[in-house]
Amino acid sequence: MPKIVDHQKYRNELLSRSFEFLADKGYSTVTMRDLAKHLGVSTGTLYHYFPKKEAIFEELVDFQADQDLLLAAGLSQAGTLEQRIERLMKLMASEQDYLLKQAILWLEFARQKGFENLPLSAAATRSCKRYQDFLSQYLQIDDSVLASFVAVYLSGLTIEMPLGNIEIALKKHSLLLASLIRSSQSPSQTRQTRNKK
Amino acid sequence: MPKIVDHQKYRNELLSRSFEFLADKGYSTVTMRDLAKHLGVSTGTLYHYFPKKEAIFEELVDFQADQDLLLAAGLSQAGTLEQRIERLMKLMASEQDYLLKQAILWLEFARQKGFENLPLSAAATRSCKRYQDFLSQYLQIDDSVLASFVAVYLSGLTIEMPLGNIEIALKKHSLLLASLIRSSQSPSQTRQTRNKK
Amino acid sequence: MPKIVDHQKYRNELLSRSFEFLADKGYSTVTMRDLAKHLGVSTGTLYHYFPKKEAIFEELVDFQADQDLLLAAGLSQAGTLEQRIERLMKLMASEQDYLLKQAILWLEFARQKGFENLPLSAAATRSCKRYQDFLSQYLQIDDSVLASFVAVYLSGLTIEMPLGNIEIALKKHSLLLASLIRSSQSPSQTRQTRNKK
Amino acid sequence: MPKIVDHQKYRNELLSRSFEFLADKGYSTVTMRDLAKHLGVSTGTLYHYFPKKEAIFEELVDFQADQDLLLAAGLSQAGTLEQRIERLMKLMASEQDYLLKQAILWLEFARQKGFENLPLSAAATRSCKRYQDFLSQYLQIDDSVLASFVAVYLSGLTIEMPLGNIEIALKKHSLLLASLIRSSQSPSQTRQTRNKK
DNA sequence: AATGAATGAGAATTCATTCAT
DNA sequence: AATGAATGAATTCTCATTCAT
Repeated sequence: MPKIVDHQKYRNELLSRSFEFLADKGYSTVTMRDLAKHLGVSTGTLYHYFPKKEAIFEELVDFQADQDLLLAAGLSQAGTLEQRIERLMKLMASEQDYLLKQAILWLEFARQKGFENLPLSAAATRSCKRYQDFLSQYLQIDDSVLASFVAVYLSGLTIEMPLGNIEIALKKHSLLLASLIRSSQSPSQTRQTRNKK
Repeated sequence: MPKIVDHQKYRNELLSRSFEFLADKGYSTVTMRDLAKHLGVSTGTLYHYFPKKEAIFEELVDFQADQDLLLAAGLSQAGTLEQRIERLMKLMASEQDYLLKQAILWLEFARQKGFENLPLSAAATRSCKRYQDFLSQYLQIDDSVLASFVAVYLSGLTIEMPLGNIEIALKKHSLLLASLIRSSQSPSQTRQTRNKK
Repeated sequence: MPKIVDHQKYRNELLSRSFEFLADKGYSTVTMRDLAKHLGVSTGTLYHYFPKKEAIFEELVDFQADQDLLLAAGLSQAGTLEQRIERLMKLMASEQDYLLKQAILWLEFARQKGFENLPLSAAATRSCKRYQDFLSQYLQIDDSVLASFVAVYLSGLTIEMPLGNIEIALKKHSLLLASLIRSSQSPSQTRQTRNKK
Repeated sequence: MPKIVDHQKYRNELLSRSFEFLADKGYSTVTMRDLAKHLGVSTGTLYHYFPKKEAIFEELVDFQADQDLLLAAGLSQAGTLEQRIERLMKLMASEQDYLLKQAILWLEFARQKGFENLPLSAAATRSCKRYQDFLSQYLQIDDSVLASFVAVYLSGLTIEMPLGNIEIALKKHSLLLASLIRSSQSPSQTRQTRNKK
């Protein structure tokens, strides 16, 4: 293995490759030996880059928020509100396993940290903010209450889709959500939006 | 009467007392020694009733569904839709820590079983059904799509309330949800429903 | 291995058998695995009785003080002061390896605890007191300064004898020490002591 | 001039700067990484100059003897025997932490080498000799038994002062020691010695 | 000569589970 | 049925040492 290494770069690479593995198997299930083997390095090397198992975990939480937004950023802005909502939901559906694992990783982290110390990290809070900002902008919601409602619904979707205990008709749900947003926007603004189209 | 009855009885008692403890601390965090101490028995005795740690876990998942519905059953049916929704949300808010822990226990279980084998158990599926039935009846929703939408939203609420990353105005959310339900019930049907009472 | 065990008794037995081993090899050199193997138990069992390696160490320090006094208690009170001193020194000479190891164990402990937190334990302080009391009584010294002087000298002897860098003529040293004690006792008292014989 | 000179020079500088650090923290406590960081070099460089951790240790033991004598050499020869003894003890008291750490370093070394192979090194033996010579000269003791007695006492002082388990009245101890020396020098010899000067 | 990334054996400690009593 | 002592593999983390650059 080469000695000329950009420490940060390699660190990020390890992180990125850890993410998939940890999200897949679960933080507490994966041992540092497992992870090292998966990454193709020795445990010593792993610890050279991350002083504690927890350190990987913490950085992962930040890392995954970026991943999410990258995914979301790929969504086309075109079409009606209904179409954009459906597009978003379909993306979530196609990534449902990934998203659930991510959510669980998040919850495992929260548990480990102790729920008393919420919020977990500045980065986590920031990520959530960014996520909500994306939503508001993508769905053109300026009412914060409405935005938070949608966020809560999507959060539920992340959990319930893969577990499969609730039968979810994505298209119909997206129509419901759209109608809620439409009717809740202040009339004047709604009119403007409509006029634009 | 044979001793088997006592055996089952004691087993159930241990189970019931394990539930709170495990939900509180987390399945993987609690050691069998911890649990035994909490129950006031020896590890040997614990193993006498439950051959494996996993066995306790599995039975617990079924057990907790019952607990949930017991909680919900205590809600008064009186008042407007808005009031009933708010009442439900307030109950969830007051139990938010408990509910999150329960959700995590559930997810820990799902992870351990492997997400491929979903649904986890007949009992779990049945519980979810019962939960949705309760919702439909309590909120007088006859449209299954609407019911599932509400269920997804409440699922999200369970997660997001205690984590605190989204600022949730319970009252306003309940109004939003109520208006959605109101406007989605087909006018004729809504009228009929109202007239019937 | 039997299950009817007096926990404290067995604990003490393990402790006593650990002492020799640890004093011999050195606290930091001996691993818990080594120690467990030496004691003929599993590491799990060792930890069943002692929650941390440090716990063994701490109790050992107390344990060894008792051992010392047991040794000293065997000394005959007969004879002149010179004879008693020589007898004491000879005992120390015959046990010199043991005493050095013990001293090192002590110092290792002090180092580990950090020298800032001296004295290390109530038990340690008590042991030193008992040791000095024994000296005062055995050599009939009532002056505390004189007693502490003798104690310091003997402490040096413990270190220097086995290291062998200083050539020590035990008999001559004991005469020196005796003459010092004799001439330092207050005249009246000295006379009494002499008259008694 | 060949590079070998620079190599040796740098090596000695590293050694001298290691001394304080190791004596302070303890040989076994300090890792090579710690030491390298303290010295401001990489571990690779450290290993370039010292093939093994033990190598540093061995050379250090010799190094510290020189340090000690340097300290002692600074003492004024003026005054009575009592004054000189007290001066020496006060110096030891002011350096007690340093001296204890040094002693422990020594003992750690002895332990590691195995007590069977005593004396540890020619250099160590030589240092002790020099130390005793200094004592004899400084306190004007020509009797070797008396000198070794004083050496043993001071050795004990090194240990017991910082541990603080024995209450040591330095001034009174120095008077005791002086009176012992005075009375042990044969009268005629003592007179002669005085006259000579 | 100098660097610091890489190694992997080994340390302390934990814990589900077994089993003699 | 009940106990809790005993087990040992597995876990996280450390550290002297090597080696490619």
